[in-house]
Amino acid sequence: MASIAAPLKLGSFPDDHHDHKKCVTQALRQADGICTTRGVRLTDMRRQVFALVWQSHNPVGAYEVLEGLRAGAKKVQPPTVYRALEFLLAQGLIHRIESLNAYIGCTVPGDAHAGQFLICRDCGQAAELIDQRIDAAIDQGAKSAGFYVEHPTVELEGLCAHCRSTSEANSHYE
Amino acid sequence: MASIAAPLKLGSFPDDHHDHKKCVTQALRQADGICTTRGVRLTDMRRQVFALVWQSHNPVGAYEVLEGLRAGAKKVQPPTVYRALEFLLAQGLIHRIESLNAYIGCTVPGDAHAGQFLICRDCGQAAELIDQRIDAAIDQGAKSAGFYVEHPTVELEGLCAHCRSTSEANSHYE
DNA sequence: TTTGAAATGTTACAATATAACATTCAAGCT
DNA sequence: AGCTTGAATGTTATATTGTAACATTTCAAA
Repeated sequence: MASIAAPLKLGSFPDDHHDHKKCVTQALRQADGICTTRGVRLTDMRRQVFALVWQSHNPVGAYEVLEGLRAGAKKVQPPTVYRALEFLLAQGLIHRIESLNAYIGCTVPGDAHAGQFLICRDCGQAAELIDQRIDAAIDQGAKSAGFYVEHPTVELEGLCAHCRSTSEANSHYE
Repeated sequence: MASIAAPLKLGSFPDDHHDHKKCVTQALRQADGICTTRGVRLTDMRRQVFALVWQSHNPVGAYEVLEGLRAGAKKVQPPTVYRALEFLLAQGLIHRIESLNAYIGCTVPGDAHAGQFLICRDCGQAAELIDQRIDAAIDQGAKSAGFYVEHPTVELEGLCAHCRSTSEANSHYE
């Protein structure tokens, strides 16, 4: 049988065939590998936070993560969550969505890259994109202003293909 | 005499010749004109908030604006500031910098456009950019994912030309 | 097995933002 | 001028997001 692609392709939103359990499992495995290789510790707490961020393809707030941890019969405080998030960000295992004050799992960990995101205002899901042309255009635009970009933030809010075609979110003419 | 360009060019940071007073005056005049044309009211409060956002070319936080207002012997509360900011945003007279939770005057008001920003991590100033190639690349990238972009956020943190060439911020090899 | 650095726990608080309801203001009408 | 009405602002209270500072625990290297 043709295997179901558990890891989402770049720039795509999960569809009906998406096996999220598998998706998370794979992300965890990758994270483990990366941390081992780098000699950094993916502790139990960090792993839990990572799993909670990966609970869906929607960006997740820090306090949502906190609640998730607390549901597990622990009494965790905000700093614990923020420290774990900070670690995961530093390792490139998750990204922060600035426009939402929220976090989302990286679909291409291990690769140094600036995340670009498509964020659907209807279903709330976000898809990561790595578009060379966008990067190139940004570099060029900045360069001609004599500006040296270190940390680009590209977050594109709108409607995903699915939400465009279905539903009442579509009350606009085009 | 050759007039000093008070309004900053797109993508440029103020230099030694920048006459900020003139810059603000011009912004206020433009804002007045736009609001008049549209039949919306640039009240005194909104004007003050606008001026405070324009006090520099650094993005300004809502609570900084609040302090600015309070310095003027008023006892203003947060909602007042946020409402004024909301109005100015709706009219496209200012932009919000998501990655800083801060606001900055729009250098091209009246024009419907998605702001793109160069944000210097050293001097803290931000310059607006309207780069067609970036827009085009974004549209294309989104389109090939079947995504319809309504509200793009492009915020490029790094070093401006001036801070790159001068100073200790330059403790990296390139 | 010590021991020192890293990780987490804990307390308290800072910074950013909004809900809900009251009051004031300003423009059009009579 | 005096009404009327919707917009704007005032006011109180609280929600949400994030961090500083110090205590304790854990884990791996010596």
